[in-house]
Amino acid sequence: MALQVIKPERRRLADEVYDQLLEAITTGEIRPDDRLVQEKLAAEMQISRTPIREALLRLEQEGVLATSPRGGFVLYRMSEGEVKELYQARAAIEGQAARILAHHNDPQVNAMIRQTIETEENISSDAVRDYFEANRKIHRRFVELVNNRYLLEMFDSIWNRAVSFQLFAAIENADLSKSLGDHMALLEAIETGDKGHALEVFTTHIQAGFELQLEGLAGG
Amino acid sequence: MALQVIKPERRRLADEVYDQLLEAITTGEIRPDDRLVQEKLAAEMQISRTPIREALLRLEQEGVLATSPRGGFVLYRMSEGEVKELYQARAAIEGQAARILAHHNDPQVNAMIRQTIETEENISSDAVRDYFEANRKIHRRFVELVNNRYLLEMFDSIWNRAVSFQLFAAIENADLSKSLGDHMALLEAIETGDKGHALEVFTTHIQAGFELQLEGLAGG
DNA sequence: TTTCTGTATACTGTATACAGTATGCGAAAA
DNA sequence: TTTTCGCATACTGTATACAGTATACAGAAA
Repeated sequence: MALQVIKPERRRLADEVYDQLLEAITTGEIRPDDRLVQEKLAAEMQISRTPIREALLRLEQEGVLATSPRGGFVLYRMSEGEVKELYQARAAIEGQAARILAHHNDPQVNAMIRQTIETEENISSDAVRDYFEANRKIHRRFVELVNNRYLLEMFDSIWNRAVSFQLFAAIENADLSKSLGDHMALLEAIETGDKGHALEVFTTHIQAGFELQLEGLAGG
Repeated sequence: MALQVIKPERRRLADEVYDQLLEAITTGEIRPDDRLVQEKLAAEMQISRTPIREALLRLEQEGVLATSPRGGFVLYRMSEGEVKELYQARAAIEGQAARILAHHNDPQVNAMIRQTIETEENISSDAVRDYFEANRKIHRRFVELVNNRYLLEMFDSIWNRAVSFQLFAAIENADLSKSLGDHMALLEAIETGDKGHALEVFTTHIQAGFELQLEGLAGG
């Protein structure tokens, strides 16, 4: 007799709410001027306010939402200075990931990354959101393969702050199709095995993204 | 008529609970085998379970606490692999901070760091906890002065995970007094203005801490 | 009109009540 | 004795109730 183990996986309602909200923010269903009110959400989802509140507070703490002075939560809007800081934080995480990957320089790992880049760069869509997601998947792949839960956690934390306005994606005025396509160079930097070089290349790539972003903000 | 502005500062009970718990963990008042039960804490603090629960969940999400199978929360215990990952994450944050500081190479900022190092290295205590705190203050100072809220947030997050077992502090068997004292070299690396060099020095310093830690674990 | 002030409303934070589940212990069976 | 089973208990997750506070609006005063 060999029965399946039933994983406890304490999935609370709050987790479900959290996921749904983040999804709705990602897809743009929740817009920047929408006010999220506990009672309303509770009524809509047919559950009590408690788990709703829990999820909202968590998203607030993670910097995705902010409390509105008129009550309720709204999408957090970053200042330009904060955007710059977020890019710096990204560079910290992804730069260190690159260093470690270059140090390992494991052909199997590198092959997996190459695979992901090839798949994701071939998207046929002109929606900013799809570019954002493809870009996220590629960058996340690098960090995933470092096998460091904290780096990955921080990576996700950073990118989640950006979902609501598709930061990190090329922006309207910039050339979208060109914004993907640079990633193979990142992999090649890792394959040199030179830690310092890999870090520099990643940092430069992210810095370039920031400057594109600024152009977009200025132009838009 | 010029009255003081009363800052709303929505301080909730949960925030108070959170701070108190973290403080109690830092001071060692909450021990590794203590079980934190919502009802008990609520009774002790004379408030309802709701804010208690909120604070506990937050600490769980931040990796400081974990749910016990017997109910309640306990201090999270890291595996040796996780310790290594945490050091890598530290290197990511502090390495990037060093890069930025070296890039700025602002004499005023450097002077402030020097000040902090001089003050904190002169502690006269042989408690591991005090070394942990002095060490934390020094390292935090570097990151603070980068003026990047996300880097600082991540720094705190990482170190909070370590408070319960004074990770990052030199450990019992290692030479405590020697564990502080290396920090001026970090500052000097920044003062060279060489970004890559500063990062390397920081990374090496943190790596050395990790190896000390391992010796301590093995010997203890 | 514009400005002020009182009141209704909206929404939150906190307390409490309720129900389900897992754990541990004691009694019954082997 | 050792093992198995049922029950009490402990603790959680969720729902609901309550009270306070801030916002908005309407009516009064200027």
